[in-house]
Amino acid sequence: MSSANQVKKTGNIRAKSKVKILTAARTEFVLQGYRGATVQSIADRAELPKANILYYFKNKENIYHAVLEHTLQMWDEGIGDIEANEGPKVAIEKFIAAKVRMSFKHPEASKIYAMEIIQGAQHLKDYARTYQRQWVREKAKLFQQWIDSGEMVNVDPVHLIFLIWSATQHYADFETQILTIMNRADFEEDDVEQVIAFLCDIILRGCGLI
Amino acid sequence: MSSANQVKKTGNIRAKSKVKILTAARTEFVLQGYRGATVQSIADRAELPKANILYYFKNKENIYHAVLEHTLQMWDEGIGDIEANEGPKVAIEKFIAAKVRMSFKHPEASKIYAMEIIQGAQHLKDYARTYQRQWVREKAKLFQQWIDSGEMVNVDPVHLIFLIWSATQHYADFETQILTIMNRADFEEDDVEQVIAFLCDIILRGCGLI
DNA sequence: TAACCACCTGACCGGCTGGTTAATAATAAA
DNA sequence: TTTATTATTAACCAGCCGGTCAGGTGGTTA
Repeated sequence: MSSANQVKKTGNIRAKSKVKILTAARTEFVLQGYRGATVQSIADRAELPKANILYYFKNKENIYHAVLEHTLQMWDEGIGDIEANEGPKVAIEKFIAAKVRMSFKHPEASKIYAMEIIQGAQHLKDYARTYQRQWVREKAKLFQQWIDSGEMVNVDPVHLIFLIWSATQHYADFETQILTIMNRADFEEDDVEQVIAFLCDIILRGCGLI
Repeated sequence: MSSANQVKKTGNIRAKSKVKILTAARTEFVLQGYRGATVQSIADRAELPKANILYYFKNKENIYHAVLEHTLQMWDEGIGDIEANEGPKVAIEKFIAAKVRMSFKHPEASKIYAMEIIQGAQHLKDYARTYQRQWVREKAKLFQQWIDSGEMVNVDPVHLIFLIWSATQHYADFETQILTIMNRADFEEDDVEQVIAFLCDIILRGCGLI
C-alpha cells in the first residue's frame, strides 16, 4: 500500500506540472514553431520558472517529443475507422464525421502535425512509413472491394483517403484563413455539423453513393 | 545612355544576388520555419558570406517579407480563375487543374503560405481580409447563380472553394506524407494529370456535373 | 590620375539561447 | 522528530543569434 500510495502522490505533482507545461508548450510550438518557441516563452505561458520546466523535461527536444506523442494519439483517435461490414456510405460518413469533429476539437494537434509534415516529418518518418502506410493500404483494399462489387463508383481509393484527410484537416490548419474569409471571430457548434453535412454530401455523391 | 547602362549593369548584380539569396531563404524557411532559419544558414545555402546577405537585405524580416511576397504572387497566379460564361463544369475543371499544377510546380510556395496561415497569418492578415475575402465572395456568387439556375446541385459555394483549395494544396504541403505512403521517392509528370483527373472526377460528380 | 561608387566581407558586439548547478524548501516515510 | 526524497529556483555559463561597421576591391567617369 505504502509503495502504491507514494507513487500516486508524487506522481500527482509530476502529472499536474507536466500537463501544465505541455499545454503551454503545445501553444507555443504552434504559434512560433519548434525553434521559435523558447524554453523561456513556454515557462512564461505556463507561469513557472524556466528551471522548473527543465526539471521535468531534460531539454527542449524532450518537451517537443512529448507534445508530438500526444498529437499522434489525437491523430490516431481522429482517424476514425472504416469497417468492412457497414458498406461504403456509412463507412465514409463515419470517417468524415470523426475527422471533422477532431479538427474542430483539437485544432492545435492538427496544426502541429501539419507543420511537422510540411517541414519534412523529421521527427516522425517511421510513423508514416509503418503505421500510416499500412492503414491506408488496408482501407484502400476495402474501397477497392466495394468498387469491384459495384457498390461505389471507380475512384482511386488512396487519393480518396487523401481527399478526405485534406478536406477535414483544413478546418483546423487553416482556421485563421477560413474565419477571416467568413468574417467570423470563432467557430460555433453549428459549424461542425454543417461542415460534416457539406463534406458528406459532396463526397458521397462524388463516389456515386447518393 | 551612360546612366541607363550603369543602372542596368549594377542592377544585374543586385538582381542575381537577390534571387540567389531568396531561393536559399525560401528553402531554409520551409525546412526550419522563420525563427529556425538563421541568416547564417541562409548564407551557407546561398554560398555567400553572412554580411553579404545583410548587404542586400537590411535584416532577416526583410528577407522573409520578400519571400512571402513571391509566395503570394504564386498563390494569386495559381488561384486560377472562374469565369462566368464557361459554365460550372469547365470553370471548376480549370480551377482545379490550375491549383494542382501550381502545387506540383511550386510546393515550397504553398508550404510557406500554409505555415503562415497555421501560425496565425501574422504577416498577411490584410491579404486575406481584403483580397481573398472579396475573391471568395465574388466566386461564391457565381456558383450560387449556377445553383439557382439548376446547372449544378445545391452545395455551399464557400465550402466548395475551401474543399478545392485544401484538396489541391494538400499535394504540395503534405508531399512528404503522400510520397511515404505511396512508397515513392518523387512525384512524376504523370502524377499531376492523374491527380487532376481524380479530383475533377469526384468533385464534378459531387456537384452533379457528371 | 584622381575621385567616385556599388559591391564585398572579416571582425566584432550586446543580447538571448538552451542548459547546469548548487542551495533551499516542501513533502512524505521512518 | 528525524530522515530521505522530491520539488523549486536564483544565479550562472558558453555559444549562437541578428545586426553593425570599418576597411577593403575593382570598375567607370571626368
